[in-house]
Amino acid sequence: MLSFVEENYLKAIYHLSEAGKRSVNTNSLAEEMKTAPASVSDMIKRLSEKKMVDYQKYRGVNVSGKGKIKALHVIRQHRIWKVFLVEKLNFQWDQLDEVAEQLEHIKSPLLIQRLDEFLGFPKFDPHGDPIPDENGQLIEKRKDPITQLPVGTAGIVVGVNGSSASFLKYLDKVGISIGTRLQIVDRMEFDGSVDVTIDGKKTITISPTVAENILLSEA
Amino acid sequence: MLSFVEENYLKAIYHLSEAGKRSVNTNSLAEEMKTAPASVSDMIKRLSEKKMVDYQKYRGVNVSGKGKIKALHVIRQHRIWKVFLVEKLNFQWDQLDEVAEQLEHIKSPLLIQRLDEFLGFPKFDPHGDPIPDENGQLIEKRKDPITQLPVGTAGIVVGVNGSSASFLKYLDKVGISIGTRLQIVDRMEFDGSVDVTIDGKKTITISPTVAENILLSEA
DNA sequence: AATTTTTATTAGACTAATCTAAATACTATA
DNA sequence: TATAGTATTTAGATTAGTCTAATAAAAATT
Ligand SMILES: [Mn+2]
Ligand SMILES: [Mn+2]
Ligand SMILES: [Mn+2]
Ligand SMILES: [Mn+2]
Repeated sequence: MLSFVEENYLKAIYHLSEAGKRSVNTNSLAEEMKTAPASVSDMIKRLSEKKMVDYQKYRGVNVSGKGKIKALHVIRQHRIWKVFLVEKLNFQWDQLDEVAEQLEHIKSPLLIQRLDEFLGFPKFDPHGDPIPDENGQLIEKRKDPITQLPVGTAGIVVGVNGSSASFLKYLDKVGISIGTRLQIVDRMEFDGSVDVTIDGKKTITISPTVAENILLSEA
Repeated sequence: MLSFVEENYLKAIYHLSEAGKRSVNTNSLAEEMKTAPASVSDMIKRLSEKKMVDYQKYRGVNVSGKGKIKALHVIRQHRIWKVFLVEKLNFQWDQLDEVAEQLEHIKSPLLIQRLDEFLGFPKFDPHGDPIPDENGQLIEKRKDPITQLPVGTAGIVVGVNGSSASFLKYLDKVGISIGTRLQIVDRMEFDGSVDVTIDGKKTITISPTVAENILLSEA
């Protein structure tokens, strides 16, 4: 059984390696975990002994087969808890992570199974990220920033880049959240501002920066 | 901030001291915590330095003012989570504690406040134990085993003694759970068996042992 | 190709939480 | 009230996870 700390490292390695595609160097992991590089070296050695990561000194680290499954398991729990916090307890987006970081480590297969059921087997979390199934399978869905879609396109908001409190507050104010349907009705040539219709009702103009950070998925 | 382990010790001291009424000796605490007495001595010293317990060597330990509030805070979270597990996720009574022991340590005042609200501000947990409020205030309610109540009495099931799986299964089968209304309609002199009416509907006979372990509170 | 800079690992120390074994204090009983 | 027995504390070790400082390897620059 892995400790909370080991689970957090494994998750960080998984994310930094972009789902296992490339290996992760010690310093970036140290930055991510907010620890000293020396601590990372120690921990990698331990995870390596437990066959959770593939590691060669000075060559970087990556999740092993076992480690990837474990990481996806933690990610699954993290995202399911987020759905719960938003859907049932009305949490704001910026209050989610602190709590989900703790809840993701609760050890009880029954708990997460029942919670998943209680929430109606959600496929995406409130940030639009896909929830792995019990076996670690991910349904990947195309997510494009509004800036990269042509005028006329309609889609569902499935995520946002970044999570600054002020940005999220702005989205709340104009009535955009995960699940909102947006249609791109115009794009201004001179600065890239975009007119979008929200849920078929009102139309607003968003700045290019905002457009760049809202992710749509084919409706 | 206290660690999980410190919180568990504090809760155990609170319980074993019967809410702070008498001091607790090292061995009983060691038994409760399933650790060596030496480990208990170490931990007590630490909690004492943090002013969470009152302690004099060889004289036993008890919760301090601060410690009692902290213990009640953890107990509050434990019991609120139990309500959630039973009411929302349909957990069985015997599956509760393992998970609630973990969930009670999640650090987020907002989480427990919202959860409490989501559950409709419950006053008792599924075992019939009262839930302390945010300030650690407890509403104590008389709980009497059926054996000690006269024929004619009606009341709500607010708890059970013990929690053997087979006993709980029996209660499920006959349709008795927390919140069920029972009326005592007869008591057999020769063996103490009791006839009770369940929720005003059917009447069944329960053995003296069962009667002894079901706790009623004035309706 | 040699040198400098960056990155990563080891050395050694610290705290929390645990253990076993040894020492000490309290309690009960003769 | 001395002694035996029990309860409790201390001594000393261990493991997880962390740190700083020192060393070593790899990469980048001259
Ligand atoms: Mn976490
Ligand atoms: Mn010690
Ligand atoms: Mn606990
Ligand atoms: Mn080391």
